[in-house]
Amino acid sequence: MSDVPKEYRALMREAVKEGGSDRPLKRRKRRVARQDEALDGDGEGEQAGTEAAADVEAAAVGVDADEDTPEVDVACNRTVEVDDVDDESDEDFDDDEFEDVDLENVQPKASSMLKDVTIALNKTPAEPEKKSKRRNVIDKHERLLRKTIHRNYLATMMVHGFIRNQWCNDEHIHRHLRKLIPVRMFEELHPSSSIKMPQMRTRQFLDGLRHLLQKWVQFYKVTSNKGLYKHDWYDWDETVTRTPTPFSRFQKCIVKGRGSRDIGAQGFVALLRAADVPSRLVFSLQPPDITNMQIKEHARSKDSPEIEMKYPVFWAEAWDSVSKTWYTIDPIMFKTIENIKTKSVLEPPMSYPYNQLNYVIGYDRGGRVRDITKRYAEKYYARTRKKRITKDEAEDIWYSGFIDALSSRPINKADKYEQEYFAKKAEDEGMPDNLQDFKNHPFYVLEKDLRSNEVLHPKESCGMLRIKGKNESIPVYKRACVVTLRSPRAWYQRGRILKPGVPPLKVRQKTSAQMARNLSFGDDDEDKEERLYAEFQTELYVPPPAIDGLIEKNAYGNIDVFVPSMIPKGAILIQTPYALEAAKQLEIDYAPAVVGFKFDRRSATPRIEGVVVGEEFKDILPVIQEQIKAEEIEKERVKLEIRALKAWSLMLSKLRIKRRLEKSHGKVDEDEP
DNA sequence: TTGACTCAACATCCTTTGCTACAA
DNA sequence: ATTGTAGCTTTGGATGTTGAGTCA
Repeated sequence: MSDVPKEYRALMREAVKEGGSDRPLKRRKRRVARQDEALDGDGEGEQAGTEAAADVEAAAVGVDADEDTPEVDVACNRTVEVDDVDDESDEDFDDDEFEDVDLENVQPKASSMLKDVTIALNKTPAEPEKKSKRRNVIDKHERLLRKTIHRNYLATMMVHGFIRNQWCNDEHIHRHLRKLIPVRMFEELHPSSSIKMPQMRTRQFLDGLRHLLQKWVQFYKVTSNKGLYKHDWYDWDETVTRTPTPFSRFQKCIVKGRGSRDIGAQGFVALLRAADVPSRLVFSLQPPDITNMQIKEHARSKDSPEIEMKYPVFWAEAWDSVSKTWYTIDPIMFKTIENIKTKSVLEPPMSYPYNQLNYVIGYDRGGRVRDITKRYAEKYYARTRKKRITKDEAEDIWYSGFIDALSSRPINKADKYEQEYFAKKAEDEGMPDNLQDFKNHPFYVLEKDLRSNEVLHPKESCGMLRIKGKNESIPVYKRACVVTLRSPRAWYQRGRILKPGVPPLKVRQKTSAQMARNLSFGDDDEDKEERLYAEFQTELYVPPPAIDGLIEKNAYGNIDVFVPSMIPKGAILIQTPYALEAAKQLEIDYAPAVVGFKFDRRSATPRIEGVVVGEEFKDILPVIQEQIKAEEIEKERVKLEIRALKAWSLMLSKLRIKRRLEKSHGKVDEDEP
């Protein structure tokens, strides 16, 4: 298990968690199982959790075994097994992968929802006008489920690509493919350093690539239309059973030059490697769209089993060390070589349903794995970014962690050049040309999209946007100029106070709730405005230091410790269960620490956790705590003993009464009335 | 075809120091 | 008795996000 990358384990853990504590599931069951739940508590839930855990563990063991096979030679076993683990991973001969796994979960729910909708729409003409628009959006649980499916898809497909990439390194395949490479072509691909002009060397390299591509186009015939493509959320086909592609079959396809599109692309990568050209296998993952929240039935699967694919999912990249450039080669669909500056022919339009370019992964010969979506997405920052699960920061950590775990070698020089390339491309992407794309754009903002607690400072526009369909232009600002504002109270909550005399950057009306609070406290209702300040207008709050163990308390006899910096100098915060008791017993000066608030009910209640005491008590307090704890335990024990004795006493007196009754009135048979 | 709007229905964020009744 | 605490009830209003639909 320890060999499993930790990101993978995190994934499993999450799966377990979701299985175990899965509120969604429980809630769905509720109507049926409510009484049960009430009766036997969370027993049901626990059981489900254990089952899920067992499943995941089994899966983990499987992967583990795979991971144990270290070398490429053994790769065949390994990969086949991983394919088996995916279970649905039909590979290139079929299409979709693990989606079937979740089918059972998704399908019923989806269809049941759908029924609701159709009833509302079809029943009577009166219906639509009654509730006008029923919202066609999935609920929270479905959203969570889709996220999990999406994440799992990414993980499985990344591993799939990883394995295929290793297969492309196979020496046996290379031996066969080398026969396709004449000496002249090999020389073109490795320009001699005697050529002085670097451009000439690059040109020669590109000629070599072109010839190699032609060779492959001649050699490899696509005999199967099957391949990976993007599915809709409801677009599953349960009936198809898939068999994994074993390495032997893969090998045969490439050596014979016949097979699916995807294997064709992989074969070309193998050819590049046979020719000793540094190259990547590139895989554009096609998970179902996580931003699609619609409730909708099978959009197309039944009607159109034969899908005409217009864009590749696998292709190749070759590294030219002279120009420090990755060249993109699509040997199957477009049969092109590209040096991508802003736009690639391989990126499908947003409206194309079967292929969306949101996650492009590159695998090089040495096993490095990189997310290279930025090269291929023309509007990466304006659009693609928002389609990716990584827009959520926590997910991004998982995602890059997963890639790092797959990637066996550290960053090299070529990666550095690529980083520069990405930075340049980000610049070249420039400003969006429409209002929508400015929403949540990482580099640019429009004034209308500012949050109510945000302000531009300094307010210097960096360009103008012409609004489409209107003869009007509005200023565009850099996202970097946006500052977040907070009330003095909110800053205090973060351990900061206003610098003296700073003016508010924004003044807004207090909400009616805030007003009501003011009135109920009898404050002046003149103060209807809330003044907001930026972080640079505040400074760190330094509480009065503790002198001789004396702690300064607030009006409630507590001390606010929202962040560690709010602990006074010369004092410490002790956050253990018996700290308060211990401080009381020691008869020293202490202050219960308010670390936050609870908003369970109408009013907020302080969350008091631990005490602040002078640091001279640092060592003595734990001793007292231990003592108190021991006393508590003893008290508990005594209580229990008393209860037991009482129970004994009760039973004994019952027995005595029974015996007396039997003595004076004879035995009673309790079964007879 | 595209995008700028508007609308409606939720989801999510921000809130930032009790009250009452009754048992012991 | 006076004190301690169980139990209450799961805020709510403003803002943000989503998809449908309309228009140019």
